[in-house]
Amino acid sequence: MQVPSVNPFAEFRHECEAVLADAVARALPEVKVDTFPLGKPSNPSFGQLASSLCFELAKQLKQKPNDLTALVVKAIDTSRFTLIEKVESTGGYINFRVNFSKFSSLTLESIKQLGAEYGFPKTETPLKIIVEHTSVNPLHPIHIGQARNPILGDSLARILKFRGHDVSRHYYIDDVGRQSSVIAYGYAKLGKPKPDEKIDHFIGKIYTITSCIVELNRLKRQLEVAKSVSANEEVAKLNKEISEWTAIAGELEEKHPKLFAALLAKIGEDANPEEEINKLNRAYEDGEPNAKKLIRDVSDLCLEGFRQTAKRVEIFYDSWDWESDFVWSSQVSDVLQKLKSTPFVFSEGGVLEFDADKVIQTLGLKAKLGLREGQEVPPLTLVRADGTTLYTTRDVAYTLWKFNQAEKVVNVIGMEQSLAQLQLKIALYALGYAKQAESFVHFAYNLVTLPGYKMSSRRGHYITFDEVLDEAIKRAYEEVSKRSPLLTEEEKQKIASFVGIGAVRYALVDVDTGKPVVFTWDRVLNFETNSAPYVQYTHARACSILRKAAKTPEKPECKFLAEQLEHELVLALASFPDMFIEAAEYLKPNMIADYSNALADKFNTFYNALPVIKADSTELCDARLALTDAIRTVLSNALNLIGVVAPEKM
RNA sequence: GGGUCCGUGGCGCAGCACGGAUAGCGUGUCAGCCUUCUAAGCUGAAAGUCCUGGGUUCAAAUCCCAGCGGACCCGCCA
Repeated sequence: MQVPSVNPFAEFRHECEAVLADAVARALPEVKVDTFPLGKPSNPSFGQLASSLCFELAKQLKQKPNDLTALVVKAIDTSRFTLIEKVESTGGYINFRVNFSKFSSLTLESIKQLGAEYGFPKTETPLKIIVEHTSVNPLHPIHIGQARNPILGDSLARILKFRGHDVSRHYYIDDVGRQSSVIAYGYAKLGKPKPDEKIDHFIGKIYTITSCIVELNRLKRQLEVAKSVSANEEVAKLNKEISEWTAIAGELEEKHPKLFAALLAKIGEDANPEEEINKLNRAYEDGEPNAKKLIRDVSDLCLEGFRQTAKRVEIFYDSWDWESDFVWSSQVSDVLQKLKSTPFVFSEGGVLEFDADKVIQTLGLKAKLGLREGQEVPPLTLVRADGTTLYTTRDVAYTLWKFNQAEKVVNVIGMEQSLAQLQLKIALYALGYAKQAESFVHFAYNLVTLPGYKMSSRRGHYITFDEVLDEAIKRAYEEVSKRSPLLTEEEKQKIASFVGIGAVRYALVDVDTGKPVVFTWDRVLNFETNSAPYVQYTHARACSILRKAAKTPEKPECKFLAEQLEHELVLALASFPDMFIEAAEYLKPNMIADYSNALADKFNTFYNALPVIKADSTELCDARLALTDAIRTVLSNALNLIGVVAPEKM
């Protein structure tokens, strides 16, 4: 046993494993057991760890589990006990009790010595990992439907970093799509105006209005053609679409009359705006200098807005990767050449297709990719008839570039792109990059939706992330003013800021990534139990006690921590490292939020039930102060993993 | 039609990867607790066919199969 220990509970577990293995070997020499799994019993009266080993052995040996546990427990060598207090058998289980006096000292002493480093056992195989996240197209502000991405991505990056990996956070800028040309076209038509608001919000308006006007223009021209050839069904369909877009145009005109009028007039100068946009798009892909400057400038402006938003929630990026760079350099065409030389690419009507299913068959990847027997993966179009590439094709080049500088790639991308991400992975296999394919992770998450309507950036139907943050801070301010009226104005504002932002981060990281989040203000801006403010408040409360006590006991005697509540707290603190390892290995950031809430819960119960400063004896007071200090440290360490501020006062 | 994910008290969720002892938590409802360390807190009560049906197992919310319900995907969009 080492002091300090990065993982006190693991020390106990290892001791139990060794003691159990030894006892089984002596009590039942005829059986061979490889692993001795230990689980946490549902009820603390059964001890801190339990083994159900004898249920399995019972069948093998044709004996009752109870008889076997009795034999094993009898053979246990108590002289090996360090952290174990007692081993007993109940109902077929072998239950291990920890010696709390020693275990509490080990845990509290470790936390005290390691401080901000406590709870983060380093991986034995540190990797260079690229976490790609956010990657919102620079066309409009980040909206709440997209905000779950940076929150999850940033939390993952923090967790992996603390696990000992070399993590780099990348933002992939998709500037090659047609949409980038739409916004650039509208912005240029307006004469590159100076914004009178946050730049990405301004860009977003221009994009939505331009896109709407161009779409209507296109539909109307199509309608003329359809009418001239009397394609009645087509006419009806177009009329329907036109009326939908006309309604959107009406909304936009009402909301932004000046901007709308200006764009309508300017775009009206072009006979065929759609063709202008396509021209711009082609020129950009070809790297024509004017197109390059225009689109890069507009994108840069929008990205500046994103950087400001990200900064508000303490999110930063190590690398901004432009998709266009991969097109202009030969990286995309090189990958295409390589793909073409494999037997998995075929041409159909001038279009290049990638036969993902054939790769699976040929290389026998079915099991590796977790696919079912009869499951087929549809082909992926690599190149259009006009010779231009598609998004996923370019993403293959980008992914290979990432693997040039990292051993593992984690893509934080919505689950709606699961198929494309799978095809990308298969393409890596097809190109002979099996090792990379295996280290390629699509971290999928479900969408954030608004009750009532579908969010659509093209239609301008969205709540921006900035608005959510503003509202969160506003509500937090009201809350602080109500609860702590004596604070100075400056303090209130500071608290409102980290409480509001913490609440949003917590709410978006808390739910299992497989489940959709329906956005409601009440849900996201929760200041009660199971929220960042609750955990933050608990942390501040612990700090307050330590401040008031005005002493840090040198040598607290942990044997005085004899209450059940105190034992549970020590166990929770000691289990933090195990939880962290699991969250890091299985990429489950929501575990961190759950843990911090559970620890806060236990501490608040303790706080209400047992006095710290006014404890019955100085020894007890010292021990409880040490416990409180350890809780403060662990809450802070946990919150840090999900990017939430742990305040000393609120 | 095919695929992926999800289904747990009224509502919102955890637990499921690795099966184990009375299924946790929050909210809402009801009843209480601030001359005492921060009430953004705490205590107690009522509230559950863990979607349904099979199967595997000494043991299933957890694994397998089928079905039902919901979201998303199956584009020469990104």
